[in-house]
Amino acid sequence: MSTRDEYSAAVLAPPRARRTRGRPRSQHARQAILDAALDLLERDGYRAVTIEAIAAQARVGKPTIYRWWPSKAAVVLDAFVTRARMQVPVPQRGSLREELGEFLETAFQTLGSGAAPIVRGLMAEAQTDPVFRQAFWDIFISARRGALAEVLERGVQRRELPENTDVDFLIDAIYGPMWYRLLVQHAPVDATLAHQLVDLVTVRAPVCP
Amino acid sequence: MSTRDEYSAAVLAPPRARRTRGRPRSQHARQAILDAALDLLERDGYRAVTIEAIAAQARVGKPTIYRWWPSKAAVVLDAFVTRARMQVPVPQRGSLREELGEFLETAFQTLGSGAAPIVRGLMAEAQTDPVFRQAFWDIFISARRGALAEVLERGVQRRELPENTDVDFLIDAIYGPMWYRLLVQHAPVDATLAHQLVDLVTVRAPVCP
Amino acid sequence: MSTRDEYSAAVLAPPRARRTRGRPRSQHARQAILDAALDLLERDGYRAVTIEAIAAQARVGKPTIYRWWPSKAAVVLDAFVTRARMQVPVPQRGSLREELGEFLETAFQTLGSGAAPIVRGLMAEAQTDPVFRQAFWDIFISARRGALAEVLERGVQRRELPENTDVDFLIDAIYGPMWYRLLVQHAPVDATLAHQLVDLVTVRAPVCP
Amino acid sequence: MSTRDEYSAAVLAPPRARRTRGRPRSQHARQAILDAALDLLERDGYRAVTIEAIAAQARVGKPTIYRWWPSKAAVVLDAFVTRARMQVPVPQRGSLREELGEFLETAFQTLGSGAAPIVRGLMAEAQTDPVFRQAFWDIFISARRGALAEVLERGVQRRELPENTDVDFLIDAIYGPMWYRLLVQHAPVDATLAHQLVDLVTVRAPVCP
DNA sequence: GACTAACCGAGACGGTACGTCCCGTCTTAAG
DNA sequence: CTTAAGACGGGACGTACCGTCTCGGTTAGTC
Repeated sequence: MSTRDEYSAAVLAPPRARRTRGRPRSQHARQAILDAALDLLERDGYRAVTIEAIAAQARVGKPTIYRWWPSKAAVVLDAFVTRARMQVPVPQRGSLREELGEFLETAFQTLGSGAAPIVRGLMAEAQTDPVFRQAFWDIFISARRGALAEVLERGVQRRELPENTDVDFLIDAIYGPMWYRLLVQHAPVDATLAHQLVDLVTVRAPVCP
Repeated sequence: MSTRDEYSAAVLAPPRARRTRGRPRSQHARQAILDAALDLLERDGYRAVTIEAIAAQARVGKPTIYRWWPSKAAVVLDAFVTRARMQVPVPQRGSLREELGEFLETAFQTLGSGAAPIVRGLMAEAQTDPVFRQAFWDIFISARRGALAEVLERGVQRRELPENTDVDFLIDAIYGPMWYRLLVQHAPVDATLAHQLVDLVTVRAPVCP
Repeated sequence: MSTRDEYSAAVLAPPRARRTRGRPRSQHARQAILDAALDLLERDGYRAVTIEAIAAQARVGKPTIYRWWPSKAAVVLDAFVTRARMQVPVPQRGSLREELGEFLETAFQTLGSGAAPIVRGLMAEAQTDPVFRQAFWDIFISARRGALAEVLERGVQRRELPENTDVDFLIDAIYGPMWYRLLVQHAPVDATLAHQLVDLVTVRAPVCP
Repeated sequence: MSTRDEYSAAVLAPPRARRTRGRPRSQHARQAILDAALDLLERDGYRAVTIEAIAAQARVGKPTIYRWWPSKAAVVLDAFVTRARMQVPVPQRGSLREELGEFLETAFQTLGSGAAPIVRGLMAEAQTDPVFRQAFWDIFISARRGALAEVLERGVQRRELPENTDVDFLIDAIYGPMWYRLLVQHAPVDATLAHQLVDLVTVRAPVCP
C-alpha cells in the first residue's frame, strides 16, 4: 500500500515568506485554531463556523487567524486535511475491479463518518471564492484525482482497460456521481454506488472479446 | 418534441394564502425584483447578490421581497427559472444514442451561455440552506432528472439498454460528471463530454452481442 | 539673556537603570524614532502618529520604543522638546511692558511656525493619560511658567506690578487665553493678542496713583 | 433671569434629512444611548467610553449609533448637553461686578460637580477630530461665549466698561484661565478664581478716575 | 361612495460577523 | 544586553447585510 501526501500546507497559507528573524509562529495557536474549527463544524454545522467563533473558541485573536489563512474556508480545509492526515491510500490487490472497489469503498466510508458535511461546505465555498477554489483543488481534489488515476493507470497497464482510455474522463465519471449524490443528497454514497461505478467503468465493450 | 414545465412557483414561496380582498400583488414589483436579481448576478457575480442590493436596484422595499420569497437563493432560482422559461425539451429521434446526444448537447450549450455561474451559485446555496435545497430539487434538479429519465426509459423500451437497467443510477452517471466539472471547473462541459457520456452509458457489455 | 533648559529626559522615561555591561543604547535608533515622530506629525497630523507607524518609519522594533518611552505622547514630547532645543529665553529690556511683550511675541511666533498642532495634540493626550500629564507639566508647562514668572517677578521688584501681586494667577491670566485660542481655534494667537495681554496685566488700578 | 438655549441638536447629528416616509426614529433607542454614554462616563471615565460599550449598555446595535452620530465624542457631547438641559442663565443684578461674579461662580460650580472630566474629554477630542471641533463650538463653546458676552455688553452699556472694550478678547481673558486650569489641573477652578477674574477685567485704569 | 384589507416604498431597528488597525507584550536570532 | 523583526492575545473600530418592524400612502374589491 503506497500513499499520496503532497498537499503541502504551504499552498493554503503562504502569506509571508518565513523570515529567520522575529518571533516564530506559535504552533500552539495554530493547532488551537484548527481544533476549534473542526469542533465548531461538528457541533453546530458549517453555518456556525465563523472567524469570530473560531477565535473565541481557540482563545486567539482574530488577526492571528487572518495572518495565516485568507478565509474561513481555508481554515476549515486546513483543519480537515490536517486531522484526516489525508493519506489517500492506494490499494494493491492484483485486479482493477478489486483495487477500484476497495479504493471507492474506503473513500465512501470516510464520507459517511462525518466528513460529508465538511466537504459539502468546502465545495460550496469554492463556488463563491475563486482563491479558495484554487486551494481546494490543490490540496484536496487533485490529491484524490491523483490516487484514483494511479489505480486506473495500473488497470490500463494490466490491459484491464483499453490502451487509449481517457483516464481523466474516467475519473470524472467516478467522482462525478459521488459528488452529485453528496451535494444533492437524493441517494446515498455507499458501497452499492461503489460497485455500480466499478461496473460502469470496467464492464465495457473493449473488454468484451 | 415534448416539454417538461412543472416548476410551479408555488413550491418556491407560498408564504401566505391569496386573499381575495385587498390590494393584489404588484406584478411590476415582482418582475423588477427578478430582473434586478439576474442583472446583479450577471454584472457582479453571485457574491454581489444580496437582498439589500436587489431591493435597491429594483426600487422596492426589502419586506416586499421577504413577503414573497424565503431567501436570496429562492429569488435567484425563481428569476433563473422564469427567464429561461425552463423548458427541458426531450428530443424524439429514434435511437437512444442520438436522442441522448442531442439532449446533452442542448443542455451543455445552455450552461455555456451564462447559466453556469448561476447554477453553481444555486448549488452552493443548497449546501447551507436545507429549505432551499428542497426547493432546488423540486424546481430545478428533479425536472431535469425527469427529462433524462424519459430519454433513458425509451432506450430501455427499445432494448437499447438492458431491461434491468438502474435508470436512477445512470442519471447520476450522466449528471454527476457534468456537475463535477461545473463546480470544480477543471475541464469544460461541452460536446466532447456529451459524447463521452453517451458512449459511457450505451457502449457496454450487455449490448455487445 | 538667560536660558531655562531643565527638561531632563529622565522625567519622561527612566524605565530601567543604565547597566554598564552589555550593548549600549543605540543613539541612532533614538534619533530615528524622534525624527520619525516629528515627520509623521508634520506630514499627516497627530492622528497618524502611532507607535506602529513610528517604528515602521524609523525602521526600528516596537519594543525598542517601549523600552525607552512609556507612551506615544512621551515620544512626541521628547521629539518636540529635543528639536526645539526648548530654550525659553527670558528677555532683559528694562521695563515689564517691553520684556513681557517681547517674551509673548517670541512665544506666539514659535506657535505659529508649526508648533501649534503639536502642542494641541500633547495637551489633548494629557487629558486621557495622567502619567503623561505629569510629564507634560514637568517638561513643558512648568518651564514656560517659570520663565514667565521670572519676567513678572522682575516687574514686581521694579514696582511695575503691586507688591502683593498673585504671580501664579497672572500667569494663568496670560497663558490661559493663549491656550484657549490655541485649542478652540476661534481667533489667532498673534502679536495683537500679546499686546492685549500686556495691557491686561499692566494697565491696572494698582499702578494708577 | 434669561436663558440661552439655541444649541439645536441638529448641529450634532443631521446625517439625513427627516423623511416623512419610513419607520420613524426610535426615541427610546436615542435616550438609551445617551443615558449609557453618561453612565459609562461617570462610572469608568472617558477612556472607557467606546461605541461598543455604549451599544452594549444601551442594548442597541452599533449601526444605530453610527446612523445618528458621527463619532463617540458627538454622542458624549449630545448626552452632556441634553442632560444638563444646558441653559446658560444670565443673571440680572444691577452691576457688572455682581453679575459677572455670579455668572462665573455658577459656571465654576457646575464644573466642580462632575462636569470637569467630561468637558476635558470633549476638548481633547476636539483636538484630533475637526468635524467634532466644529460641533463642539456650535453647541457648547459659542453658547457660553454668548452668555458671557451678554453680561459684558451690559457692563459696557452701563459704562462700567469702556465704550471701546474688545468684548471678544475679554471673553478669552475670562474663559482662557478657566480652561487652562481645567486642562492643566495645576490649580482649582473655584470661587477665588472667579473673583480674581472679575477684578482682572473690571478694576482697570479706565474706570479709575 | 365609503370602508377596509392587503399591498406598496421607505427606512430604522437589534443584531452578527466582517476584516482592519493598533495596542502593549512576547520570543526569537543577530550584533 | 540591546537590537530589528515580527507574531501574539486582545479590544475597538466602522461597515455590510441580515431579517423584522413600523410608518404613511396606494389600490382594489366589498359593503
